[in-house]
Amino acid sequence: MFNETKTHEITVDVVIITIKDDALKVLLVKRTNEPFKGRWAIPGGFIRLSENLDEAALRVLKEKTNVDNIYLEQLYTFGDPLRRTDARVITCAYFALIREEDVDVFDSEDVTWHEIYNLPPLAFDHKEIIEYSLKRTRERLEMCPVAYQLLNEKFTLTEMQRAYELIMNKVLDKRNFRKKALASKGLRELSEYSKAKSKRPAKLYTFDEISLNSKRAHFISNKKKV
Amino acid sequence: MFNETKTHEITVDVVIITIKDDALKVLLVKRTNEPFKGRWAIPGGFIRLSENLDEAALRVLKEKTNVDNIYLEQLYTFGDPLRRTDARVITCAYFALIREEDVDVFDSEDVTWHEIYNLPPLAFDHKEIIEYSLKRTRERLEMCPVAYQLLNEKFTLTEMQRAYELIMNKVLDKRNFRKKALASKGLRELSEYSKAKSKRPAKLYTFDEISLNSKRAHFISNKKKV
DNA sequence: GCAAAAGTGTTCTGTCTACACCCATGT
DNA sequence: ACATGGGTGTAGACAGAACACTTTTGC
Repeated sequence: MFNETKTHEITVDVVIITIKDDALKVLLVKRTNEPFKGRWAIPGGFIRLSENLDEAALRVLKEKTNVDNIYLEQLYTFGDPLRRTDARVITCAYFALIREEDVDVFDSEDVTWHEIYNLPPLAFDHKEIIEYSLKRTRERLEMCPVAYQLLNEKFTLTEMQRAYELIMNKVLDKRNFRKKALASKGLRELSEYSKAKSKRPAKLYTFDEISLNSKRAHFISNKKKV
Repeated sequence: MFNETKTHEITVDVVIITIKDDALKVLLVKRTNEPFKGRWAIPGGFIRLSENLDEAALRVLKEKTNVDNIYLEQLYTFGDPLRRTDARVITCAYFALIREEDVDVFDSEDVTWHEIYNLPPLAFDHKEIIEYSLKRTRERLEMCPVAYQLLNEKFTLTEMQRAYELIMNKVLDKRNFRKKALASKGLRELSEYSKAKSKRPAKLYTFDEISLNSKRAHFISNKKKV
């Protein structure tokens, strides 16, 4: 089927996840070339010889969103010979959790956010890759409060709970959630309150600790932490 | 440093773990070429264009051990440009848990077992890869009783406990261990007993369930299960 | 005063930990 | 009869799940 002497190509693909308009979304790009021309796909690119895999993933991420303060983790490497019809391409998939407020949006007709629970038809095996990202994000969330990566720097516990609910895709009990959230290492209560209309203001919190104890998480920050 | 137009090479490396002589061991091969000629390394090989990553890992595994009833899982992909001094090689690392009794040993001066807690100097980043395999194995063990993959088909609870202790690298409480082990789904009590000398015979157990609920575990079995 | 979301505790249940003695066997 | 490992139960601590009402604000 393939010529055994032909070489493989290797790419990184990055599943970029955020919360926007009260929904969990992934950034997709519309393919401009065959195969799957016109279909939505996860952003990706070839790995340069001088960069490591994390750097390649970061570069792809930055090209699309201009963020550089993010949670980025290698997900899995997909290498089925039939995953692409045009060539033998092995892809090292990453996933990133970003704050919408940090994104320098290049949102356009060809690069835009899609609801993760309501995806359009995707190119290649990208649906599988996104589903696996979601699974992994849930696993991480059970270990440590990574969800704050999706929230603004200052957030209310209700916003945090909503992030959990969107990721876990189920409703959570408010009292139990707050008890657990307040016990998270790194969470700091501020003396500020949200200003909302027609309701009681909510206390704001922030996260100090960067040290998520997830293994092999690649976390890059240039923001000064309080 | 590297010519950006030159292509990458991609390999699979397989950390093969077993229990032998009451120690946790990995199979290493002695390198016959530069760089690191004469040093120990994890077995690996290039990925063929017609095979997927799991198949490539299985092939490497079978070349060294002739086993085909194993727990095999993709671990992580290592792609630092400096991980090899000779070329840019990205490697997709796997780890396998095998039973010593299943191995068709090619144990020789150049291919042999080494204690995982007492490794010789290794080529490239292979020490890091082995350490990560161990970490992942421990995580799996906390989720499901994968340790039976290292045991003979029929085993005593003491043997199972010993496997856990070797992997976790700490002693466990006998009563607590047995309580938890007996609650494992898939564990079946046999009506046979171990025959040992000068001590009370121990009841033998076996595992029926193959369905380890670890994600993306690639499990291949051609052995008929009872 | 009402709508809308913020905030707050207790009980129950299951799981993990620590811990010490008797039993069955071969010699 | 003794050495060797096999086998057993209970109490305390802790974590997760279920569950309903009061408070603060803007309008």
